[in-house]
Amino acid sequence: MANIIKYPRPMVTVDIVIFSIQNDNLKVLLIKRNIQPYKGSWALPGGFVHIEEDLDSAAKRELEEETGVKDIYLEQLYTFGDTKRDPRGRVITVAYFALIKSEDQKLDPKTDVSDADWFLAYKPLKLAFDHSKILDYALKRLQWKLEYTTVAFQFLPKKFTLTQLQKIYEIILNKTFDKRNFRKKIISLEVLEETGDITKGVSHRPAKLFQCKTKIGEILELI
Amino acid sequence: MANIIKYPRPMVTVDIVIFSIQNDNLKVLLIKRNIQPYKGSWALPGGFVHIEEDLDSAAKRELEEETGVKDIYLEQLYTFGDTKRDPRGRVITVAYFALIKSEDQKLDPKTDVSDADWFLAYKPLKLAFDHSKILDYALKRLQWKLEYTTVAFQFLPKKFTLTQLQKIYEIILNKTFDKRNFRKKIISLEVLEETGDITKGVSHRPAKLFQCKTKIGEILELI
DNA sequence: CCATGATAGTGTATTAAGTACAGGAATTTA
DNA sequence: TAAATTCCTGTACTTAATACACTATCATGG
Repeated sequence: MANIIKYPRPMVTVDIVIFSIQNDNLKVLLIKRNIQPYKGSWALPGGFVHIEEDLDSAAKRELEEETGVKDIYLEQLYTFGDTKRDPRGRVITVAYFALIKSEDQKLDPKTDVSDADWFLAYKPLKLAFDHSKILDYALKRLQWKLEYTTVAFQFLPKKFTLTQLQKIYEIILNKTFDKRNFRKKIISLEVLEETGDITKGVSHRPAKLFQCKTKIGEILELI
Repeated sequence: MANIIKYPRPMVTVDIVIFSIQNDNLKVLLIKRNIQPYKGSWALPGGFVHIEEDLDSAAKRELEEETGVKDIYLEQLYTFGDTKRDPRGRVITVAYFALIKSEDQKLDPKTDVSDADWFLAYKPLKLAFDHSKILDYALKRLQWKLEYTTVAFQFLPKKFTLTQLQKIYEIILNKTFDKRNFRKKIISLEVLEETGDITKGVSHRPAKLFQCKTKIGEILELI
């Protein structure tokens, strides 16, 4: 390990794949670039890591800048560092993925880019840089997380019904589940508890509202 | 996204957690630092990412420089980027982990550092920088991989016995398995095939030699 | 050449988990 | 009070996981 100063340094960014469920669809937040390169293209929100800023902090900051939301589920996804991924030069990006609750949807991104919008995550899109690849990777990770962890709660408000939860699974994994088996499975995980509350103002039998037993995070971070 | 040139740039390194099984122990390859900081401390092998070099290539290059082995299992682990992780300044490191075959053990690292050696991976060690944290992370990932993928073959030569394979699992997961159930499970995965060969020169009943059916990699990369 | 030592190799019964499947209960509205 | 709507639950069947013990094959040494 020779003198470290002599190496030309790459630029480092964070990009964030922000998922949400809206109108029974999995959506991803994209921004429209108003500068070159890829001016006019849609891209993942993100930006440069400040020199005095931890990576996670950078991701949190960018997320809050782009969407106004904080204190949500955010995890590092993968680092993409091919030499030719950015025409401006060597840019290594640490990708994160974030899940935001349906109730936070309205919070329109207040960002300095020209436009921002939610897109169907499963509809193939031409994105700037290698962002399509990053999105694909995030979708795989999301599906995997859903099958092997309890990350789905992140999409829902504090209190939710089992039918709402099942819907999340069905949307993301793109298949249906038998209601009885789904409930049996979820209950057997012993991560939920009844709140005693029920849904109000529905013109049918009201549903029980559940909530997560434990602080979210511990079960999820392991892999 | 303002003018990119104005940002001070961090340094970017790759560090590699190289595991191997030796004498029925899980070992990790460490190098002894002969420059400041942490002069005299043991650390993970690694080095700076060249400006015209993909991340994966950098990891492969460092691995080959340190151990002489190539064409082995190598995967990105996690990116560690806390501001204070390196006293020399802002250094973001992309950690990889690699599994090398027992038969390649002898290949002593021919590196430009003062010393290199294999250490018991499960024995807590004080390492330079945040390398203990990286090692812990790699151990978790390795254990997880073993349970949910077929990565264990990476530690073994092309042809191997089921007992050898079981031993790998027992060493890494630190528990024993019932021989019959283990074999039943492995066979049911349908990833192995008999070679027709058997072990030679053993003073007991010879064992059948198996090999992986498919090119390694596809099953493993998904998560 | 036969007895010993050492590891290889195999099967069955039990338990737990996953899957398939249908009808009654609670509420609002007309 | 009947209709519409969604909530809620249990049982039989299949598949996977676990617990457990003996015979087979080879090299070696007397």
